[in-house]
Amino acid sequence: MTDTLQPAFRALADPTRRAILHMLGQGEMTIAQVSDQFDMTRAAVKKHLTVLQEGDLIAVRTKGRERINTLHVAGMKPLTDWLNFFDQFWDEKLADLKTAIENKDISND
Amino acid sequence: MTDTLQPAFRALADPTRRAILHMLGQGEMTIAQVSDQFDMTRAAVKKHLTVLQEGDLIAVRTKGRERINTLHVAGMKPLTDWLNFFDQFWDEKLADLKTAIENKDISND
DNA sequence: TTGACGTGATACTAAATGGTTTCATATATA
DNA sequence: TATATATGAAACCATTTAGTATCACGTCAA
Repeated sequence: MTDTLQPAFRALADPTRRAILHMLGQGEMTIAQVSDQFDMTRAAVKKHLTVLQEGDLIAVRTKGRERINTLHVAGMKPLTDWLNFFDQFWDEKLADLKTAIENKDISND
Repeated sequence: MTDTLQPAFRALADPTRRAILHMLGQGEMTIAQVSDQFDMTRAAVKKHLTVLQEGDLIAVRTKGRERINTLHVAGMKPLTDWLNFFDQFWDEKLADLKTAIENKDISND
């Protein structure tokens, strides 16, 4: 069982990359446009974009000499799914209460 | 603006730690019990537990010489919140379609 | 065609990360 | 009390990571 969501979780572990995702929410951007927003070299930003791509969180297409990065929302679903698994543990006592209520057997058949 | 959810995202970036969280869903465990499940030293597992605690994803209480680790579901909320922000980008075209439909003005007043 | 521009790619560095081993300390238990 | 158990903590190591600088390459425009 290869951990298929490892690249995505890894991608989110860096604040710069999370910021990039937020930016791409505003619309697609070239590498140069993204790196204009950060106090680091374009090469560093490009590495971050590569990691985001590996995590399937952004889509990249080439347009002439430009490389356009787009938010890939679908790639986040595995992450939310993984997190939502833990919803069942949201206050076990509350769940017990719910069970108790259901067991009151209102019998609406 | 300090990145308050950095420790949590960092904690999730390691597969061992994600596995530990799943285990703790089954119930609370001591450090020894957790490390029994992995092919690494207890010291290594303890480090992972520390990172999880820093991410506010587990709660720890001491019982005699034992240290009991519990899943802390509440700590995951900031993460799901962050991810849910991107729900608004789920297929922009679909949103456009929705707008178009609404603009048909079915006028049910 | 000649630059200028946007990017790709490599080599390098410092720091963080995930692991180990070893030893100390506190708590049960015989 | 003596011993086994559960953990804490520090020193160490290899690898990964996030950043840099540098140079090569394709594309656009004058």
